[in-house]
Amino acid sequence: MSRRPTLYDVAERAGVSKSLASLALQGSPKVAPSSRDAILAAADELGYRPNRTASSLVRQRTSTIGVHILDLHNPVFAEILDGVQERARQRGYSTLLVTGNADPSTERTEITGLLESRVEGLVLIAHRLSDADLEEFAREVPTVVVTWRTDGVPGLDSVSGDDEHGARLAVDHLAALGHERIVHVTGGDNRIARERRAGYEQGMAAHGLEPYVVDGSFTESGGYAGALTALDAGATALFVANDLAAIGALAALRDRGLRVPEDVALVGYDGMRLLESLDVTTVAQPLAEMGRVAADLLTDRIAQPGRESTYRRVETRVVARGSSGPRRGAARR
Amino acid sequence: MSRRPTLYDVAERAGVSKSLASLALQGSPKVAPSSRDAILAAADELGYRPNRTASSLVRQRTSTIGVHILDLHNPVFAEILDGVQERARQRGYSTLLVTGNADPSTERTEITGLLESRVEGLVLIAHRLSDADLEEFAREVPTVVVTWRTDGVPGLDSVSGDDEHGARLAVDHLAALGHERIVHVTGGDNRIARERRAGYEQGMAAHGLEPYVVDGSFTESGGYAGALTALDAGATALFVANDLAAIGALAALRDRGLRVPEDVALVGYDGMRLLESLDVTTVAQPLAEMGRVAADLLTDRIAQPGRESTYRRVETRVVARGSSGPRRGAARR
DNA sequence: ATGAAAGCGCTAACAT
DNA sequence: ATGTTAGCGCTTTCAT
Repeated sequence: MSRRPTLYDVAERAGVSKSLASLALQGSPKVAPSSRDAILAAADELGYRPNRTASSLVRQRTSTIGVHILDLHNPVFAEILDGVQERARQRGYSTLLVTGNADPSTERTEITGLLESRVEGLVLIAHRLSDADLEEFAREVPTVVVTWRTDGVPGLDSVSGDDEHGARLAVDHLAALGHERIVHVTGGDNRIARERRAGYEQGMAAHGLEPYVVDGSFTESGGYAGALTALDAGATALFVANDLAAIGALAALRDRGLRVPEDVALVGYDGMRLLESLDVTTVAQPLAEMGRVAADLLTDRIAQPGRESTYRRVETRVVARGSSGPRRGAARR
Repeated sequence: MSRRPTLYDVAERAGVSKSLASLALQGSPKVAPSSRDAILAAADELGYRPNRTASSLVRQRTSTIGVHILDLHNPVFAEILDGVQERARQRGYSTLLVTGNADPSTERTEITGLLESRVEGLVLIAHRLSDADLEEFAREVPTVVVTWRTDGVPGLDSVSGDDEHGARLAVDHLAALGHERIVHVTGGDNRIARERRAGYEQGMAAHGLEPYVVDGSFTESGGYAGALTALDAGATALFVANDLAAIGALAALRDRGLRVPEDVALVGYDGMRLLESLDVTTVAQPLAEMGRVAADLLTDRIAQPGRESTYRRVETRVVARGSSGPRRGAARR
């Protein structure tokens, strides 16, 4: 089996020069129709496939943006990615997708690979990078962080909802239903989890309620374990730090033989589609929209690298479903 | 802002030739320690980042495999991907990940892009490509299809479970519990869905039961709608074509006020982790293992392109959980 | 409308 | 141990 045909092979077969073949394949109007046809036919017959590496090298651009996803197993990130890809494609960029599986060192390696591939920009759909690493990357290439605010770093934009506010909304919602013993299952020790926790605490204080926080994580098992602890503490309502963990909490409630919402109410956070089927209330963010905004910010910054660092906030709201209801024994209207 | 430093800049700063700098950065032992240090220091000071496009071009290889995922929203595929990436990394390949969002034409475009980027192999974690397209791709580059069998196409390997057999196991399981009115909610009109349906029909026949099939799809909404129809037909047990649809079916059961498994039993297919939390019985496939096998097959074929087309089958088994139990009114042991 | 020539950033013989 | 040289496949002036 012979090696792949190159542009030269196409040109030769069509009886023209490399340069003309290149022009023709790019659809240039200054190629005579007869040559154009000959070139296209030759390319087709040879099964010619342009070599992007060669083209990128000489063009000095790749028309590609790199996307890092924290965790492919969380459907939330897939929903954000939809928005990124849709908009990137519209703007003429293809995307290179990597994941670090929530491990900082793998993340670093993967993103470094993206940079070596000369992506023109970076979208980080959550990450665990150190500030130093993040700033280093942002210095090299336009970067936007999705899911939290990163103000003031040159070359870096961000999009997110207001997690503190969202958590307060969750508390408001449960308090309005008459719940007092609202326990928060945290998402562990990371930036977003801390903000959601802070919002929870503010919300409880605003309602004159005693906050009660138990450790969890952004995974099903974290939600499961946290929920058990919360139940032992006498919770009538659970506010779980994210939707995945809320699914774990649901399992804990089931295993304890508790009904939702009659015995215990449950609220998650993120707004992933799956929770609709499970009829679980959640603090929803416009996920695909966040992705679109991220891609817009990025392509704008690529076009205008000096632009000052911007942050875009998206709206967050409670989507009330069957899992949240009045506390047991409360008067029904 | 100046342009990115090149190897030439590094060499100049270290006072050596490009070639030596190249050797040093590749960790060659034939570089004097003193020059090595100077070169590494220069690279570091300049923030040098090797240009993969240039390197791939001259090396005539990219050490990259392309991975196509049918649908990022189905966690099943993410679990397969884990296995692919783990093994690919071990074997010295990085991965380029794309998705066509289950749209054949987007798929074609994305995979074409992969080929233009000169990936050395292709893993298709499910796809909707025509046979012609698939064979065209496989002719150009070693390819392995995950989730179904594609025998006899040169250059093409495959890994899957036995979907017919798996579906029979599901029927066996439900029949053993005493169910007779076992209704199958299909996964639509595609290869896998057809095999699972065929297995269901064989299983029902083997137990002397009347098969009853309703249309669905591989999505939550398909499962929801299909389940409603099935319930109208008097189902006491639902065998749903995949796990995502089974979650939809769960919602239908809840909306109808039916208890699981007391009123209706439910079995899904795929073995995604989430179903453990939901306590739903499923026909499980070893997903990460499938990914590992795929990566192994691919790297083997890259090393040995002439090897004949092979198919690897993985074990499929029923993971019984709370959603499947004796039919209503049946004697309890 | 077409071709010749230069060169993108890098690697790999081949010299020395 | 180090440098010189020749490309990899392509795009893009610049001539003609």
